[in-house]
Amino acid sequence: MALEHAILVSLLEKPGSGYELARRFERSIGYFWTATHQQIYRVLKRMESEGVLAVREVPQQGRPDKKEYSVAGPGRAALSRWLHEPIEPESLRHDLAVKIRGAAFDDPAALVDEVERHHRVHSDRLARYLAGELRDFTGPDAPAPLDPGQELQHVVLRGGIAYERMTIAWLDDVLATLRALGATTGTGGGPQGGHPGPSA
Amino acid sequence: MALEHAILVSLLEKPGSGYELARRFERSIGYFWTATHQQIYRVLKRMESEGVLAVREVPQQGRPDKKEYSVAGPGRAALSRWLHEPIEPESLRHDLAVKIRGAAFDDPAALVDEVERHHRVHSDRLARYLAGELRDFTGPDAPAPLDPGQELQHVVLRGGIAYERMTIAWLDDVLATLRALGATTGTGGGPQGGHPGPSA
DNA sequence: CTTGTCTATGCAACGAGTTGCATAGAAAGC
DNA sequence: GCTTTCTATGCAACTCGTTGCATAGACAAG
Repeated sequence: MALEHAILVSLLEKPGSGYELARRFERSIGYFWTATHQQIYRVLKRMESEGVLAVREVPQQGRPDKKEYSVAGPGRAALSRWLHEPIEPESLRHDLAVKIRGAAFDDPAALVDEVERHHRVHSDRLARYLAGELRDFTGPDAPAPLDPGQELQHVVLRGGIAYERMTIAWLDDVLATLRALGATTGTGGGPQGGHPGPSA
Repeated sequence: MALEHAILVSLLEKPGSGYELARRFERSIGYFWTATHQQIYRVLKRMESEGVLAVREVPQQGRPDKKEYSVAGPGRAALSRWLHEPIEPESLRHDLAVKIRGAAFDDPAALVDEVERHHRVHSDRLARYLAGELRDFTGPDAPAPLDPGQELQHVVLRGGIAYERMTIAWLDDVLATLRALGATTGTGGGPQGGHPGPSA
C-alpha cells in the first residue's frame, strides 16, 4: 500500500490534520496520487495505533478542533525501509481507451464530444501545473537556490506536466482519427448520427 | 466498473474463455487495462448470470475443456449505454513519484538503481509496442486498408507508445536530477552512503 | 519417474477504495 | 430567518482488486 507512504512523505514535508492532508491530495500530492478523506482518516487512525504517527490535539477558534499528525521515529524508519524496496512499475488503467476500442461496435462520431471534454480537463490541469511551477520553482518569487526537497518536488511536477502534454497530444490524435472515420461513414453496427464536428 | 466493459469490448473483438481473456489482458488489452484471472472469472460469472454474456462449453483434446463466452444482446446494449455516458478523466497513481519525493528524507542516490530498473521496464514495453505496431498496423504484413476497428486499436496503441516514450524521457530527467543532488552531497537527514553512480 | 510448465477453472480471505450518510459550530449571502 | 459553504471528523456498507491456495490432465525435460 502506497497511500500509507504518500501520507508519510506528505507529513514529513509538513505535519497536518486529516482534513489538511485531504486538501493536499487534491493539489500538489494529487499530481500523482488521489485519496478521499475517508481513506485518509481510516489510515491515519491505523498508523497512529501502530505508533508510526504522533497526534496532537490542536484547539482552534471559530472552527472545530483538529488533530495534527506528525511522523514518529518508527514512521521514518518504515518510510526508509520502503524506499529501499523495489516496487512494481505502474500499469495503466485507462477507461477512455476502452471506450475508444468499444466505439468500433457503436458510433465512433458519438465519442467526439466526450474526447473533447477530456481534452479540456487535461488542458486545465496542464495550466494549473504550469502556474504552480512558475509560483514555486521557476518564477521570480521562487527561492533562488532550491533545496534537495524542492528539486525533487520539481522533477515530480515536471513529470505531471509531461504527462498532461502527452495526453493532450494523444487526444488530438484520437479526435483526428474519430473524425476521419466519421468522414468515410460509420460502420460498426450502431446508429448513425450526423454530427457536425465542433470547432477544434 | 470498467473491467466489465473492457471484457465486453474484448469479447466483441473475439469470443473466448476466461483464460484467454486473462492472456489478452497481459497483451493487447493490457496496454491500457490490467486484471488477474480471478477477477476475470468472477466478473464473467456475474455477467453470465445477468444475461449479458452467453457461454458455450467447448470440449478440447489434450487440454481441459473451456467455456467460451460471447456477448449477448443485452451485453451489446449495456456497452452502448456506457459508451454514451460521460466518464471521469483519469488521475494518476504513481508510486515511484511518491518515492522520489520521499527520497528528500533519505538518501536520494540510493534511488538511482530503482529508477534505472523502471527505465529498463518501460524501454522493453516500448519495444514490444513498436513491434506490435509494425506487425499489426504499419508493417508490410499488415492489412492494407485498415477497417475502423483496426484504426481505433491503432490509435490506442499509439497512446501506449506515447506514454512509454514520455515516461522514459521523464525517468532520464529524474536520473539527472538525482545524480546532480548526489554530486552536491546528500542532505535530507537520512543515512549517507557513498554510492558510485552506475554507468548510465 | 519426478519435477516443472501450460491450459483451464475456481474458492476463501483479505485489503484497498468508493459512496452515502451523520454531526456540528462558524461565517456568509439572500 | 434560511440556506449554503467551509472546517473537521467519523461510521457503515459496499464494490473492487489482490494473494494464496487447490484441482487436474497433458506434455516436456532432466
